[in-house]
Amino acid sequence: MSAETKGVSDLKEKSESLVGARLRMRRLARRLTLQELAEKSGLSVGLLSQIERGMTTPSLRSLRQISTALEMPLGWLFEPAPHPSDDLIVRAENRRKMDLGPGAMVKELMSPDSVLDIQIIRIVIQPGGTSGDKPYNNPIGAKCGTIISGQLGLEVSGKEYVLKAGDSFAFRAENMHRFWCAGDEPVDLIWVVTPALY
Amino acid sequence: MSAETKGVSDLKEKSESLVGARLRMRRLARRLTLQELAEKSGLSVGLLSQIERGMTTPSLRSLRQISTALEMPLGWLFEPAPHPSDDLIVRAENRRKMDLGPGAMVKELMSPDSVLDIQIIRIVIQPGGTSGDKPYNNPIGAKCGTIISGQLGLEVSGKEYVLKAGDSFAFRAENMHRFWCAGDEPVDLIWVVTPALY
DNA sequence: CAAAAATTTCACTATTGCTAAATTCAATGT
DNA sequence: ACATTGAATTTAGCAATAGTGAAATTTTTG
Repeated sequence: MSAETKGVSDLKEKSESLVGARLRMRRLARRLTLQELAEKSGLSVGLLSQIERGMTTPSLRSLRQISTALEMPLGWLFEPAPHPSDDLIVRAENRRKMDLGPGAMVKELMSPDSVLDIQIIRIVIQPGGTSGDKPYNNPIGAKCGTIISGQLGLEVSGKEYVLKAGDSFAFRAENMHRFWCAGDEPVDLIWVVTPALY
Repeated sequence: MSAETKGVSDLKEKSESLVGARLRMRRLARRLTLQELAEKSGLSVGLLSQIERGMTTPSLRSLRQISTALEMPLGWLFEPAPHPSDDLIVRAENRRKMDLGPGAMVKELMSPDSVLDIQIIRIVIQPGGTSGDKPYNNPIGAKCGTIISGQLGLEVSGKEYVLKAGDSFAFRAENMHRFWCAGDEPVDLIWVVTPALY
């Protein structure tokens, strides 16, 4: 319990200094001085300095003012820290076949396990195959993809589309959606999700 | 100015109540009472109630405690609200050619503008073409892709890989990376980034 | 090197996050 | 219908610190 508490505490501290460091990175990327950011955000120079160096923790109100001034979504501040990449390649013959929900659809996971932010999947749907009769969604994130061959039917928020080879799509995952093979030959597509779902 | 200030103020208030509402949603989804969450998070029942109803704004410290207790990444609280999708399809003939940095590379944007979380790009690199001699990175996010034809050279965090048709990759964008055509014929690939960069 | 610009430090106060207890509300059992 | 229990909300108040503005220090520029 005590060791566990200690671990959590360490984690917190790292996360906090990351927010400040990211804010500074973003500010410097935009070539702003603290004074300029202070003017844009309506906060004081001293506070911004202290926040960036992790000396104080900004309220959400202040944080919003800063991220608005930096033209940056607030969520970017809370992304996981970068770590060295390994096992980032999946060879064609090493793809993992995924559990098949509806029949007439083959899904292969093309992503390594080590990356949690994005995932790439190869899907082949036989004629008549579909993700299901009912649209579904995911709580957060986004999806996109492109058609390699064949025709895909796609429904998003009640609107239906037919896509052919070379067409592409992107939508937020909260929107209700479903998809199916829209031709009389199999459709082969690349389907990408963020964050990783599988 | 006055009307503009007012608009910003309204936006802030909406965002704040969204955080609380999302926390409640998440808590109910996990079938926790306020008391149980209080115990898990080490915060008081009264505070949690007030946060969920937007009566008070939690410090980042408290917010971290709550999100840890709810087993939820902090960033989820700051996602944009879902909105109806429109213009989510890009037809093959409507792709936009992108500004070409290095020579011998063609990039086409396959994503609609309306989705900011993910972006899909078709890249064709002629033999000898490269993203540049120096690895680069992006402050946040992730990238993935797959090879349609040809061979791609990819360097991530100092490690080099050669990928052929059907192979795929994924890595966090903070890692230094560069890529090039690794064969004597053009390489054709799908490149996906989250969040959107272009 | 001097001056200007940028950042950090400092002392202090206004603000409110947060608590514990009281109250209210909702559900259940007799 | 009433009593009890559990869950959520409200209340009063204080300890902590977010945030300020000015001074000091550091860095950059010419």
